[in-house]
Amino acid sequence: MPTSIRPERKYQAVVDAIRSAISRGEFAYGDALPPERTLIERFGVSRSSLREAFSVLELLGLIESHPGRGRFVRSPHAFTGSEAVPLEGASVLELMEARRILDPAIASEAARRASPSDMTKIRRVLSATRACLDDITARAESDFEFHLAMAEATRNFIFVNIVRMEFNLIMATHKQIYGNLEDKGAFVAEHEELYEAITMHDAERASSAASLHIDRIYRTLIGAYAMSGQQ
Amino acid sequence: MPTSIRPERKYQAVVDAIRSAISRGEFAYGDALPPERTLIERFGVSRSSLREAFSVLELLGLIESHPGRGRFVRSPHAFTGSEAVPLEGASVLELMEARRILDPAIASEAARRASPSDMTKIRRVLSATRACLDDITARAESDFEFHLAMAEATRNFIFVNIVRMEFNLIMATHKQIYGNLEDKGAFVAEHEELYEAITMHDAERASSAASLHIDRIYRTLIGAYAMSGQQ
DNA sequence: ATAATTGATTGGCCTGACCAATTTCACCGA
DNA sequence: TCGGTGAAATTGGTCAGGCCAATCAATTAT
Repeated sequence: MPTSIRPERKYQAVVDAIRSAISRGEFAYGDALPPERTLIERFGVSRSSLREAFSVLELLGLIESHPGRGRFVRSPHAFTGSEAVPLEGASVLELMEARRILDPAIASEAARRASPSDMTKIRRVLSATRACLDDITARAESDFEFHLAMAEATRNFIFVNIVRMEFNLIMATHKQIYGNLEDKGAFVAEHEELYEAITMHDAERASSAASLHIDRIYRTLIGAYAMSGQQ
Repeated sequence: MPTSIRPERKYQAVVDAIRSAISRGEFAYGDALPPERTLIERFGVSRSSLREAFSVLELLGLIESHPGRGRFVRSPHAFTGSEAVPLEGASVLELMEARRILDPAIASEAARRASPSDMTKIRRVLSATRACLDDITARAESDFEFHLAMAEATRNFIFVNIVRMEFNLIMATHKQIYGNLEDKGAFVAEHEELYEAITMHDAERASSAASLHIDRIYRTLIGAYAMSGQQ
């Protein structure tokens, strides 16, 4: 057995459980969640783990904390025009809307400042991606590494942190997302185009390549959510 | 005694201590820091607090962790052309460089999507700002609230998180930063221009207002660091 | 000489406990 | 009836310690 994948973190399981409880309507919008002590028992985790889960849920914009009162389920505030999107997908689409603005900016900055060693790193990640297109989790991680390498090429740790943040959220629901992204060929081709634009220091081209890449993903997800929301 | 300001968090004190130790040259670039168990004794904090400090320092791009080996001081990778900038200031400037790209994007998105209630909130923050221009800390917090309100107006939690991240880092060194920003009049005027552009849903104008705002700050800081670096 | 094993050191993760700050609310007294 | 007071419930922050996995160096076996 060559690769022992690291087991899921405890808090991540709690995040998933609470997310799905919210989307099942078990916890109503605007209502208070059960207090910490109760949830500790329910999920069988320590308080630290539970609190780490809450910090992620707060980052996701799903809950808000009020000291002395409790934690409350927030109603999501991002709307996509089409209202057939299930609430589960709302925060994913919100993320993708932000990426439509952020990713082109990062890509063009990377094209401007990438050093040769950055490029070889991106290329290495790229060829690793091709090898594991069929495993959803591996593809998600590969995608992460690609965008992370690109962010590192900007030589600005803020962009690195932004990409980390993006994929923190993506990984929380990666099966849902990548399961809906079938066109693996386009996926790799777009990454390759991005890579080429960067090697040629063509900021404009990198920006528009990133734009096309994320636009296609966005439209695909919209379609998938609308489909699943209607039937 | 009316206001008992919350005492500084433990981990923040550790962050400051390690930052200054690095900038004093006590911990050399590329070298390993003392192991966790040693630093616990040195700083007299628990392992949790120490590790929280490390997670911030990692986010700041100042150190990196290698399981089984140790934590290492990273050499900063953002360079500003002028080499007279002290290393302390390098990460601040790196942040500002990112903000030159991010803030206009957030501002224009806010102009597109702000609701009336968002605008009144921004206006309220704005008038609060005018009242406390002389206290450095209050000004920093007011600045934070303004940009946070603007990010909330985008109705996208990613942008909210980005602004939170920006000001997490700014607050860590806010005295250094705002101490160098003398022109309070320009500061308020620029925020007002930003506010007006948003109320008129003029995305272009909001974007360029944000651009001018952060550009001026960036240039001011460059000047200040160059000055202090030379004497 | 080289390969495999072992032990020590390190960071990663989790637990359960303590106290502080805040809010709510029932209770009691004027 | 009104108002204050204090107890209870809640989240926030900190702590000490335990177990695990990764790494590395020394030792041992081949």
